Amino acid sequence: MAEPTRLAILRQLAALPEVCACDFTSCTGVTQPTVSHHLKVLREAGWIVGERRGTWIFYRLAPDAARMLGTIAASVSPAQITPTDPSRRRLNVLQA
Amino acid sequence: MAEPTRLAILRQLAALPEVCACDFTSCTGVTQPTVSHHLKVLREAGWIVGERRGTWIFYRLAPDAARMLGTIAASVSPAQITPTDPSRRRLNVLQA
DNA sequence: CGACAGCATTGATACTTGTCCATATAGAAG
DNA sequence: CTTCTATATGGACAAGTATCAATGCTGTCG
Repeated sequence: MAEPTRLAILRQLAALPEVCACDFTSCTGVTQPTVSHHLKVLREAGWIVGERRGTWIFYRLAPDAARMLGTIAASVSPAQITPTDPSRRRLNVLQA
Repeated sequence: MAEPTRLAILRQLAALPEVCACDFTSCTGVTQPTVSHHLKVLREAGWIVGERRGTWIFYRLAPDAARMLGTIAASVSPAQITPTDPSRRRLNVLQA
């Protein structure tokens, strides 16, 4: 998802409840096949979901996109120790 | 930062208070020049900070790495409306 | 059925970049 | 100053991929 065009798509979806596929060409500045390609990537990665209504396909953020992002964020954030769990205190002094 | 080798570096730094540059070659599986290259990228992007002590350079997560991540996460997360600010309610119905 | 519009796919191309080897620089120690 | 170790840099190569033009597919509407 860390790619300019895909970020533009995700940010558009973050601002609006749902977006028609044909609208992404204008907000990304790339052609329709390229948009289709990125939508496929994001769809298969589980970031977005598409729903066909007639000729159009409306996309929205996947229900647990925020949770996925949180999981990734946690893996690269300093370990936080829950004060109610003193047994894990040693994790913080893991000095190799 | 979304790149396997760089993620491995960041995760190592998330688990340990500080890591010597020479230790990243083993935990990433790439050669020393490659590690040096990625450290430079992460340093210039503001994710990590390095401190030279003698011959070694010790790296740690930048103080506001977590905040940077939060900012990015927020930009691709569904807009949340603060219940105490009804004037912004219209943002949620921005249907193009 | 035929025409049209939205979306997907294919093939080709060019650009990006992660990786390595070789080498240069910086600091410490003898 | 010389030597050794740690890190940085330069160049080259290959893999990945973002992009587009052309085309195919799938719905909708006369």
